[in-house]
Amino acid sequence: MNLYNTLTRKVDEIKLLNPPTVTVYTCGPTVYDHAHIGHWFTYIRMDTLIRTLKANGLKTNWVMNITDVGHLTSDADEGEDKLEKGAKREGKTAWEVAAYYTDEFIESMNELNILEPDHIVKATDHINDQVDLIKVLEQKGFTYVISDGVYYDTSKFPRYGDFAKLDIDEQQAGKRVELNPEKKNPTDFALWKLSPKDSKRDMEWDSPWGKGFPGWHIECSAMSMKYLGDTLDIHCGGIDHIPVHHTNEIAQSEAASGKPFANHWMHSNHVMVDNQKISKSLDNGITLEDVKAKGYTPLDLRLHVLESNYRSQSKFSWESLASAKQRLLEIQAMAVLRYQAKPESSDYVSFALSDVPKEVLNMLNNDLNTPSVLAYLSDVVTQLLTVGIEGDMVDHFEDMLAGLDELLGLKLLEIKDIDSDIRELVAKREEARLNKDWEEADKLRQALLDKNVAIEDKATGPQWRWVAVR
RNA sequence: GGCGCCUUGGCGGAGUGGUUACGCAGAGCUCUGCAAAAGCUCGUACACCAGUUCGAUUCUGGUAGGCGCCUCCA
Repeated sequence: MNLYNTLTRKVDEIKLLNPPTVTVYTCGPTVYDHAHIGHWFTYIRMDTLIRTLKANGLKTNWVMNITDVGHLTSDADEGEDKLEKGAKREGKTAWEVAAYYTDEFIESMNELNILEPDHIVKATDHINDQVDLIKVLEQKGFTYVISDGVYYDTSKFPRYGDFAKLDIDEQQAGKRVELNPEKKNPTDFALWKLSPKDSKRDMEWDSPWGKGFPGWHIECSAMSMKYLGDTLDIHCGGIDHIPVHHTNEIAQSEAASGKPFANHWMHSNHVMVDNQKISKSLDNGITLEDVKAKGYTPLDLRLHVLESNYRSQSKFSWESLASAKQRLLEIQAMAVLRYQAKPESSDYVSFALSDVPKEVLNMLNNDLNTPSVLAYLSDVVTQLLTVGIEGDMVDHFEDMLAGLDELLGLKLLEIKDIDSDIRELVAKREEARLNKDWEEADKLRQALLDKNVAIEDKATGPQWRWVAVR
């Protein structure tokens, strides 16, 4: 498959180190607050990547980290630890905060039908791995110690900043944030932060350098290399990670191993709300709970994400979410045709059912072109809703739905049939209609609508669909 | 100040050197007992100014506007 590679700045064919296995690492959440739709855009896109890789016959080994320690409120390694800050805010320990938001995150992943990563790894479970990696860097001369911790000396890594095309000398580091005067270079970052002498942290560990906690960047390098080896196939993350987090990961990992850290880098662009980025400081984060409270399902949001390309700066609005919901309802109306097979169809569709998932896969293989997938699907849906499904087509039709579900995660095959009561109402209405008892027929149609079922009278008989699918 | 990206019809959003993507919303029509979240049709979109070209929304240069990163952040 072809995928844009931040490393080369062009669409590359993905080359694997050990086919048919593909190793993927995704920078996961920092679990100190609710995830917002920006996170979900990113993780749904990662999920689409994984689904596409699997559909290509590859065996995925997917690692996602949970940052539950060490992520400071400033990437310049100043400020508070987010977990400790969250703990103060909520009157809990940092451990409790982390556990709460980790559980919530995983529950939301399930609701959004994001596949479960092969390994979900917590930073706090891998302190030793991180300490070991820092030791290696220390032995190789990439570190120095100052009063508040162990730092990586970026001047020792000549390629530092190449990945993000950073012109270090031109950066105005420190313009907006006070720099630690002990740091040798503005871009140097903490590998191990020492606990303050006058206070005890909820989370702290012993280390050769003293009691403290790991820097934010070291966890991804340590866990990635532990589970996936020195070099991995695809590293994913939000686009904001390019200049700092991923730049630092590369510096640490490649300095330690002497090998390329990742062959392919995929970055999800941001989603804008009211033409602005979602951020803590603007307090404009819409959560999955907010989405559900407005009457939308997690799958509505999922479809909305598929409507845009992961590389473009996308926009979120309630209006476009409503649009996505309508679009999904049409697709879902097609899916329940499998319960409504007819003796014969009035016409033919212009495609083979078995080709539909293949066609979708082709589009996904082209740099995850999900908008084109939906355009194509729209044609498929329209034709099938017009023509209907014949009895001997049901197996092929269900295979098609299964193929689409694997790729798009829309749970089309999980949509329930109407129960016997509703089926009876449908039959009664049709009977009344045939008897030209229009009043009764319309009454029954309304009764069905109250049960979220809409009826369309086709030449071949009534066809139902759900008007709200949970 | 430095670096990078973007600008498509009311909204979202693909794509292409010459031929209507697609969806939502809107308008008209059709089927229908009436309907339909059904079907069909429509709006004659590609920021602006130059250049290259037989021909540019698509390439090049510039202008304007927006956004992102260099704080937090997916």
